[in-house]
Amino acid sequence: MEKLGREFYDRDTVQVARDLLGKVLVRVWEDHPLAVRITETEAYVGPIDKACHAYNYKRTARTETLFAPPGTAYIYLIYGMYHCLNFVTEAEGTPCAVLIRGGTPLTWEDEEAISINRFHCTASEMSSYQRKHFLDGPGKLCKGLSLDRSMNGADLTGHTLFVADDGFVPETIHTGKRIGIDYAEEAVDFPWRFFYDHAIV
DNA sequence: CTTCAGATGCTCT
DNA sequence: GAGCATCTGAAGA
Repeated sequence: MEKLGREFYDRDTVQVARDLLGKVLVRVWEDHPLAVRITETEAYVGPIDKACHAYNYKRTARTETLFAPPGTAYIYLIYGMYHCLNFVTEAEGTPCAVLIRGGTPLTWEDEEAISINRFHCTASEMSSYQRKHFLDGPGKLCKGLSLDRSMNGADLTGHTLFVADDGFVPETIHTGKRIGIDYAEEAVDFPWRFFYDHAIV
């Protein structure tokens, strides 16, 4: 598996969002790698996108991370109890990012470790509902990988949180409107959500 | 399968 | 003080 370098993120955000589908997200946690294949993403393009926290280059304490170099992790708290993982894209100072909305464990060992993080039970003890909806949301993904704001600003070219390419290519990529951004006026219709059908592990 | 309420705390005005 | 790039469990169809 080849780790993606900064040049991967230093590109058009919508293109990066598409290209991230099928890639392997690795989070090293307690000296142990957890790996999931990315199945769903959304693009947020600050300069023109009212759904983006840094719309029109809005700079606040929270959005500061979005102005970091491409290949930086942007992680924030939402609804008081969940976290969302993003990857900063495009040139430094251009506040854009890709939200990682879903994934699926790469191996059985990954599923075991993630199910403990999420449900405090082993994979075989999960309900069928839990299994079917294992990592199909940004908050679930962060909980499963034990990611929170302490990892905000992490460098994706480092060794604790990164994305790798193992050659897997999704068959059919679907496109749609982004989720949960009803406040974003004309941007609610931008087709910047990407996902593909994947087998339930 | 579907809807629905409630949780919970940070961020920005 | 209002709102939020969400999730869960319970209840109904």
